[in-house]
Amino acid sequence: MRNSPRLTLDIAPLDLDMTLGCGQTFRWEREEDGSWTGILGECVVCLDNSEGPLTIQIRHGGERAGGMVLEYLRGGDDINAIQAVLSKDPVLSSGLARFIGLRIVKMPPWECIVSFVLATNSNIKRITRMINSIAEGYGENIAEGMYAFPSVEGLRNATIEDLSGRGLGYRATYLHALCQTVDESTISRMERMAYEDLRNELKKLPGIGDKVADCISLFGFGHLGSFPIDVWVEKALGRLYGVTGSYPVLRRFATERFGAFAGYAQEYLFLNERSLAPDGACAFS
DNA sequence: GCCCAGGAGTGTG
DNA sequence: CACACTCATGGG
Repeated sequence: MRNSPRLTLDIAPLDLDMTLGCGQTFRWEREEDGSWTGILGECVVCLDNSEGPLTIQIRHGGERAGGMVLEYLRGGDDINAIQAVLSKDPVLSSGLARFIGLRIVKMPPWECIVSFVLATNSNIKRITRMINSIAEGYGENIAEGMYAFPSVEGLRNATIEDLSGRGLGYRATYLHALCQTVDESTISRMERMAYEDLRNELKKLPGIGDKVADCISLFGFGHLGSFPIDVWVEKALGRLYGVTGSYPVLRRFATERFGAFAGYAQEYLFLNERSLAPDGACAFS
């Protein structure tokens, strides 16, 4: 794309493959040259830091894309300081170096809510297909083949039948109910809430239980103390810490053990455990 | 064909 | 509180 405006941002350390490809966000696409193309609001950007600094090629949307990338990648997080805190845990300390450059993302809240409601009992490849399908069906066409994530209002008119036709399975019912329950003011009110209150509020919504509420708190609202527990993290806690039990039990353990940066600890444990799987869906073991 | 997937909702003991 | 069961469907 000739003459696309470029920006450079100082975000380091940053590993785009881990950060954008690990399953905390679902719409980024890795190009042949190792760059990553994605959609932020109504901007289309291509990120590349293979030469050193992070360059942002703005394919659509203008200069504001720079600030959106900075927020999305949580450029303000001091990763080294966070790892220094977590390294006091003897189990984590030896393996943290492997995950330098992994950054927790800060997705737009509504996109994050929908994404993780759809993510229940599914897999990353299918989640990606589901999300891209509803974007094509209900999102604004902002560039050739690129669709913005649909707004609450944009999705509200979708029938359960059409959502089912997009491969959502029984999640179509959840998403439909969710769109009738939530509006933009609900979201903006949630952005002002403390983590525990937000979590309780999210769990009142259809299709959101303990795990999804914690994913949304972490990846959509930026609460780094949140610790989502899926099957991989549950395995990791049992294998590495000898801890088993219900969600509340495991969550309490993690909160006391990992503190304010439990979300980062969770992502390290998640990626490490998943990379041990026989059919290793993880490309960076 | 089988088992699994970044689980939630509901009913029962 | 803990389980057990169901939900719909693509991926490996």
